[in-house]
Amino acid sequence: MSTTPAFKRLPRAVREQQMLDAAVRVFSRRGFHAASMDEIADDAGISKPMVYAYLGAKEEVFIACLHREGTRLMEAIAAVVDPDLPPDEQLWRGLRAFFGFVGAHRDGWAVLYRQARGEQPFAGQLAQMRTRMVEVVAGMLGRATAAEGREVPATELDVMAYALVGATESLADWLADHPEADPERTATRMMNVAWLGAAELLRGNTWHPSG
Amino acid sequence: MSTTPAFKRLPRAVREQQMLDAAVRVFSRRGFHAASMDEIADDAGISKPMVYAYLGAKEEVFIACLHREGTRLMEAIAAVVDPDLPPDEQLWRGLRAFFGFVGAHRDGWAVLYRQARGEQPFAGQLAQMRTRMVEVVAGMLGRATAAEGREVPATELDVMAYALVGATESLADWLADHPEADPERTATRMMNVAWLGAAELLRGNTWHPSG
Amino acid sequence: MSTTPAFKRLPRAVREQQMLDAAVRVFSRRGFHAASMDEIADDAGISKPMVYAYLGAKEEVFIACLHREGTRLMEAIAAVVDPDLPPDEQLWRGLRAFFGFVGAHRDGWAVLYRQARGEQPFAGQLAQMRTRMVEVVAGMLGRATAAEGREVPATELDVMAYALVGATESLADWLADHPEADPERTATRMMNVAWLGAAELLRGNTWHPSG
Amino acid sequence: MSTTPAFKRLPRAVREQQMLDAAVRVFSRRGFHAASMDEIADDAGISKPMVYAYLGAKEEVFIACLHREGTRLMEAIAAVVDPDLPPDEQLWRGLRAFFGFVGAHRDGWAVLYRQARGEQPFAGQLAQMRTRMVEVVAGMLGRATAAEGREVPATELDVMAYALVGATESLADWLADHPEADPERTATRMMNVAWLGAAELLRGNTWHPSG
DNA sequence: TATGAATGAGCCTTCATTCAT
DNA sequence: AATGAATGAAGGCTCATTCAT
Repeated sequence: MSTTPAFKRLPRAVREQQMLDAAVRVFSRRGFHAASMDEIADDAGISKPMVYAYLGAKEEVFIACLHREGTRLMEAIAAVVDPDLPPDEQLWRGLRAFFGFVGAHRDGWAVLYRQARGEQPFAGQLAQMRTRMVEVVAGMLGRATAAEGREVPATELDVMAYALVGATESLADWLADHPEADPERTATRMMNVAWLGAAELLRGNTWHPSG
Repeated sequence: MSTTPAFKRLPRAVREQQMLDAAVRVFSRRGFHAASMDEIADDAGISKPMVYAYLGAKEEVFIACLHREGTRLMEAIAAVVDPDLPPDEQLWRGLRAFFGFVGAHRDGWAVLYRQARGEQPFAGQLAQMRTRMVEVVAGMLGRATAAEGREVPATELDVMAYALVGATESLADWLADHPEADPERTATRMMNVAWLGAAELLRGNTWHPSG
Repeated sequence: MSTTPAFKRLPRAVREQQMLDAAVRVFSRRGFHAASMDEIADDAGISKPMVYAYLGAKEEVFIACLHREGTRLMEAIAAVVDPDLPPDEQLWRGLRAFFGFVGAHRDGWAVLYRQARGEQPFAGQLAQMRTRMVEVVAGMLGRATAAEGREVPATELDVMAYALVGATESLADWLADHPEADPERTATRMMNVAWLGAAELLRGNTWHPSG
Repeated sequence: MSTTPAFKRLPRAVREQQMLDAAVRVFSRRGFHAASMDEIADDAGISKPMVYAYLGAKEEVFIACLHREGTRLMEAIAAVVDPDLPPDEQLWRGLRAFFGFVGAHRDGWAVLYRQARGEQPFAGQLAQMRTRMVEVVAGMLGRATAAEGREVPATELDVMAYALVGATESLADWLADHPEADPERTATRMMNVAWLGAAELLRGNTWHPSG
């Protein structure tokens, strides 16, 4: 009556996090379809009905994973970006945070994100997350142009942001596939491509952090 | 009576193409997992065993789709890119061909490609196709720097190409999701981002085809 | 209301035996290939996934049947054979137990065994079971010769045992195919062939239980 | 018009034998169920419809194989057994011919026979073949007892013959599984078991060919 | 709260078999 | 005579999901 078998009857919030941890691991390891609810439950050390009770159906579990990891990523970025800084500094800090996060969670967000792209059930969720990122980037670009006294149509900014986000995702994939690669260097490369463009780079110019 | 000949007992080569057409449609419509061999066979107007006889198992069918569509895309690009042109002209032509193709085959390439990214069994195929593209882009960038008398490490060129390909794929996705969007304009936007970079764009400068 | 309790949600051990019972019936009725997992599940009164959950794939189910029935047979024999008895008595008791078992389980062991002989996937299992029987018989023969002060190479004993086991199996088949036949008489016949040989039998001599 | 492409338009009888050769090979290699009509046709170097035209459905093909190989075996035995010889000599010659044949056609009769035992569709065919063998053996035993002025009920002779045939089949299996074993020695062992019985053998007596 | 037991539904895959040429 | 093309039918297996305890 006092040996307290470890990890029993934990509060709901804790259990949910444990399940999500397990789900992220399994989805990353197997992919959405190959992952089974059985394996997730096993990995979490509880029974399947508990997963359903706490997180719902499989798609919902995946969305919850995506949401949690995406939020963490956004928070990591938001923590370092200051709207008052010059745009290149903002971009640089954002990219560094982004690649740092992806590099530190190689089994997390980037892999889930990659899964989600292919599956229609997640199109909505995905679009929403991407929109959040695009908005951040587009907002930054918008403020930068406004500061120069110019104005660019929102659509143009969006498309541009879209391309930047795409390039970044692509390098995140690359980073996830190259365990030996350095997140910081990857961020620098991305920054060069994004900020200077191919023309400048080919001319031999590169971008450097001002600090 | 004369234009549309008999429907049955066609030679293998013809049936194979019909099957691939159907498979591309169904995979695009449903996604790889939700697609069923039954639906593919139905859509092709033949019975399931024929699909297995000619194209093999489901994964092989998908790979065959990927291969055919990927080859068509590469050919469309190769047909317009001339290594003797200036690099920006090469890039521009390539992008225009790329987005033109994706716009014209909205149900084909973009969706297949998007599917393939998430599924581990296709990682190899995908990597191979992407490598082909990256090599093309990196090769072009390499010739351009060489023409300027400079030299850039191959790795740097690869990563840069990777980012460009990623941005392009991202916009291709965007294009596939926006039926009203114009491929040509999308190509222009991508060209601006890629060639000039954010800094120039924010300064109000844009790139224009020389012709 | 009391003898036959609820029919659903039985503990695993019980359900497993029910499934094995059904599987033995179905395999005997149809043969390994013609038997379907559906029919086994139906016959057991549960759904197919339960069969997979508890017993595994079709081959595994068959092996489990073989194992259970084979073990029961060996136990039936072991229960009546006493190594201290004279060899003919041992052989006689063993044969009687054997044919008694086969006669009482006409849908069981003999049929499974017959199935197993033809199918390559079961060669291993089969060989193992036959080895157990051959060892028992060869061991008995070995002790008998040793008791007479003689010694016979192990290989010779094995081949002899092999022939005896083969003859016995053959008569077991015959018994399984002749529902009207008497197991006890069959055992006697086998005993005569095995112990006396054709020469003695043709001379009109027969073997009789000493008791 | 004169290069006569090898092996075309052969007379039916020849083609049939080629098909049966192929069928025996494939059935032996794969077993009845795992063998496919495709593989048989391929192995015979002709198209599948020809197999159906000449030999009929799969079961019929197997039966034809069984029949041809069984007949060859019976002929090999009949060629050396002379009803006027003493019974042990007859048995010995028969066994020697039997094991010689099985040893020389390790992929032929014994394997087919083993397949056939498990499958119900062949029960009739099988019974018929076994009956032919049992009749031969029982007939021999009958003549032998008659020569001694004794009479044994037909059923008894049949069962005895059944046991002998079973033992022989069992050793044929053993021989088919032991490529290094010598058919002649196997025949001798079988002869000892069958003719002398265990009692004599354990006493150290053995049977030897009279010649 | 927590779980072992149970299932409906569906998909991939494979053949034996037959037409139409 | 000979074959490439085509299919009906069926079976193994898996999994997300839910009761009943």
